[in-house]
Amino acid sequence: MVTSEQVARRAGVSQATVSRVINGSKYISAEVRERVLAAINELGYEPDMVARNLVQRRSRMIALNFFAAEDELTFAKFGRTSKYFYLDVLKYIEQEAVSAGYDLLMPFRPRDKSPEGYIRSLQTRRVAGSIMLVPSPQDPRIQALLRAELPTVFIGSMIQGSAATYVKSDNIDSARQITEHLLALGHKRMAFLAGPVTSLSGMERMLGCHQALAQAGIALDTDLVCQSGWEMEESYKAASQLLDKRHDFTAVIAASDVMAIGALRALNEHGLHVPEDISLASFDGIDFSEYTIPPLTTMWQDRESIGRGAVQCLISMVEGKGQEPPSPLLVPTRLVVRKSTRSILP
Amino acid sequence: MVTSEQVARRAGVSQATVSRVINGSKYISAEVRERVLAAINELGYEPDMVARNLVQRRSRMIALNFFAAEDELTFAKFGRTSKYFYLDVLKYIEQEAVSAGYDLLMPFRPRDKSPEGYIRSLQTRRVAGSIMLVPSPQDPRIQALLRAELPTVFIGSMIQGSAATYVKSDNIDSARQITEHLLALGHKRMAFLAGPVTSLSGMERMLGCHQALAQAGIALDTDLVCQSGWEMEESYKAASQLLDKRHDFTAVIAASDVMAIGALRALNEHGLHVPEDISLASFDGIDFSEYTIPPLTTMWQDRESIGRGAVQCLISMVEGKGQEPPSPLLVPTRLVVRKSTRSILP
DNA sequence: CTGAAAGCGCTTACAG
DNA sequence: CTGAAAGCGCTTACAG
Repeated sequence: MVTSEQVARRAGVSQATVSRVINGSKYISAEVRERVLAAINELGYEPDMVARNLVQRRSRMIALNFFAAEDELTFAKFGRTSKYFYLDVLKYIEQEAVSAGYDLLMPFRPRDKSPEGYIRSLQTRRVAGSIMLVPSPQDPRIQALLRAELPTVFIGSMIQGSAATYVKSDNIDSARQITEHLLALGHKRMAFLAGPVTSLSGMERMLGCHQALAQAGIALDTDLVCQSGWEMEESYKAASQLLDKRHDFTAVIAASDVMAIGALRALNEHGLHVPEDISLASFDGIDFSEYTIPPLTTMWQDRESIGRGAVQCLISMVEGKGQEPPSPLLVPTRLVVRKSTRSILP
Repeated sequence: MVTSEQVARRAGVSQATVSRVINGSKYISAEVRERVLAAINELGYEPDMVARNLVQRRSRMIALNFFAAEDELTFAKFGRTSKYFYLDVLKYIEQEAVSAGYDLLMPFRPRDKSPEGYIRSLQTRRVAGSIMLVPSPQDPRIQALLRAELPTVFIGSMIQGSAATYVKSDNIDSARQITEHLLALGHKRMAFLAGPVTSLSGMERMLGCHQALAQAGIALDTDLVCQSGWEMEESYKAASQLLDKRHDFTAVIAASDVMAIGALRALNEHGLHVPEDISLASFDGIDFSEYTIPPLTTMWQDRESIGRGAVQCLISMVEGKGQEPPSPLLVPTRLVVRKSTRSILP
């Protein structure tokens, strides 16, 4: 590999000057810059990132993590149907990171399993900052991260610190909108396939539904609220159990599209047609939601704003050192009406 | 951050000795090792990866790439329905990499856009090797990669080199199996939703079907072979067009589950029921294939063997330097019979 | 505006 | 078995 020393020799300047040209220092005469640039091109020089990171004490890598339970890896999570939504977010994270000149690093198993060990493993890799996808708030690594003041953006979690902020969808408003949509279609008795109680977005969505119903003067029948995990299979089971007992409701709101797909199967097996017998609505707007039979009415989440926003927040913390972290980003959602909900007004 | 010098001072030894203990050299007395280990624990020392990479001239990072068209990023691809299958592969890649002590690096935009620039960007990051997911064979970066002899494993592509090998499913056998399954159920007139002609796995699957039919003495009706892209929407359109013209067949084989989901929607819109009117089978075995209505009969691909195999091949090249690259891995698939195919025998 | 020198935190021959 | 020294390829004060 070509080194800066070789470039320097060829251009007849010092290594320091090559470095200045590469890093766009303005204290360089046009003539010298020209010569150095020519040498760089002729030799096909590319600065060694590792050496640069060592001396600059910081790399241009952003660590990406997606943990809840310990020891879980990042991609292991994406394989799950319940995390399918985050792929799109990741896509925009990547785009934004790359165009800002940052790489993405997927973690690694630290030799030391303690929260501090995790932080150190990030530090020894000199990551510029990290983006955490829907961490559970009680994860001990979060506190360690905040304490170490490693710049971090949390997605889907409301955690802040002196070098940390968060980005998430406005779930409460989102749930209000979908409930109002159903109310407008004449639905009064609704069942809920809610996410786990430990989940922030699950609870926010439930809350939003609650608020919209309350405003319409309708009380929520707690018997019609089923707690379920985020996986397709879990919601399938939860919906099946509910349907075994009763189906005296005209609509179901599922906490995610994936959960709705599970519910759809359960409804089908109980001989119930959507939307003729029961309306079904959900959240996220993943690709598959358009290809179910019938296509799902859903609250679309703005992955692009979430993903790009997270990277922008992070970079502003990394590069604008010493300042306050940017304020949290609350991203609006959008109602997409398809075939799974219908009016039951006379 | 704690440095090896501090550890050395505390343990009353030289930096070199600390390094030897960390790297498990055997020329160390038990007594000294003990003292150094104690100092490491007391100080919470973790060696600086960047400094280590600089002197060792190689990092423990594996670059992951998933490119076809230029300028496409890795996650941008995963967001597509057609790539959903690879998430599971990635999950095992990650597991295997992490347990071998390697990190995963997602690329980056090289400043120099030429194929050589791409390689240099890998080299300046000191990546140990790279894993390429289904690259299109004509991508110029592939040749550059082979020329540079950067250890590489190609997944889903048959590319070999002095430091490169590949891992893929046995698609031809897979297609033979699914066709024989349909033949055994009495189906003789089958339609095919084939992948793009430019796709290796698409063509292999078509070929396998061809072979199985030929063996049964059945000629393939070229009018019943529809070329389509891998996306759900593309196969939906292709299937719709076919169905507009005719439906004098009893079964459809789609080149992937995602394509089958698109076809299912088209069949549904044409008032055709699966499997009563038409049987439907496909490839991959993604999670969603179990939740369509009806659940799909599919050729399940062994993501674990593919993912872990790829990493093992790569690491054996990286660490066992100078030897021949490991021979390619052809991974068998498995028929999973569900509700979308049925017997039409009298 | 430019160069000589020090230094980032390790590992690795080279001696002993 | 252990240490002193050199060096990995850059960047960054410090002079000039």
